[in-house]
Amino acid sequence: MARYSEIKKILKSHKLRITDRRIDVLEFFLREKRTMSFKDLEEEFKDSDRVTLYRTLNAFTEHGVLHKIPDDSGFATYGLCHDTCDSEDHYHDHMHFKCNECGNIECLEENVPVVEIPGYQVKEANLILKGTCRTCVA
Amino acid sequence: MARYSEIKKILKSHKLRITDRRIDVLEFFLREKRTMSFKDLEEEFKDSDRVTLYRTLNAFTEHGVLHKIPDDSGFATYGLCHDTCDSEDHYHDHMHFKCNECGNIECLEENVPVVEIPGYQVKEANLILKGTCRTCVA
DNA sequence: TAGGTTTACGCAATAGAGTTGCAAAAATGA
DNA sequence: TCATTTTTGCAACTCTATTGCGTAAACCTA
Repeated sequence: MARYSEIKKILKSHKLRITDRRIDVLEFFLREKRTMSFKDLEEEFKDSDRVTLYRTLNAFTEHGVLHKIPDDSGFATYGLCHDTCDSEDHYHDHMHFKCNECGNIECLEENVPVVEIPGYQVKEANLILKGTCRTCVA
Repeated sequence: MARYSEIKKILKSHKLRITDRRIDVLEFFLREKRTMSFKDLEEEFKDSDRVTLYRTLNAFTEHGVLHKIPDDSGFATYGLCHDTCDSEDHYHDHMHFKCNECGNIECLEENVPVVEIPGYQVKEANLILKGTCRTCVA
């Protein structure tokens, strides 16, 4: 598991209190290195309370540890933010790929191409691609 | 209102039965020329049944009349599809702008820049921009 | 490191979006 | 017009997520 001191540092730098639950959840994200639906987390933390899990995810999202990935399925999915996010500056230009076969959502490394619209202030950009992922194509 | 014959033609070409509800809803979208949340529609069609409204929107979405705009708020928003969409071929590369001030979602005319990922089949692309819209900036 | 303050946790209850089943009504096609 | 298929409207329900509140844990300061 990612070193306890490291996880603690991440929580502190995002102005979050250090609790057992938060350590567990953050460690899980760091270890799995993939996006996670609420279901995934509920399954991993069976013994934990659902409400606490929701509150943990909300706190992480508000403080720039995780980002919520918009999805028309109505199931929230979460991914780790870039290192540059913190509780004040929480800018996203993530690109995500959702596989229609397996349902997994991946964070892609590339940034979203910059789009300028006259008269508008663009603060955040989310590109969601859908189709069939590498694993399911094969 | 958009001519009855025109609305009828649109429904027919998308293989949808012509009913009073569908005519009303489609006419509303054509007249307003903007995206609409379920709430907007519920308000416009107060006397109508919620379930029917949901089913109408689902039918329109499945047959390529409307597209559902993913949004992390958990509130579905719908917009008219391009003319090229039909019940078989329902490809989207819409670009949307959501204003953090007024909450409105606009469909932008430009298409999403094409993104290729080696090993993946990309079938749909949704770019969601967030910030402050022209009206709220002023 | 003790004591006071703030924040998180866990439980129960609640809110709200969206769906399902079913019988009656309407649309379609011959 | 008649038979078939689809839609509508009502009630009940499912499921995700939130709120209230008392207790427990974390934090801060002296």
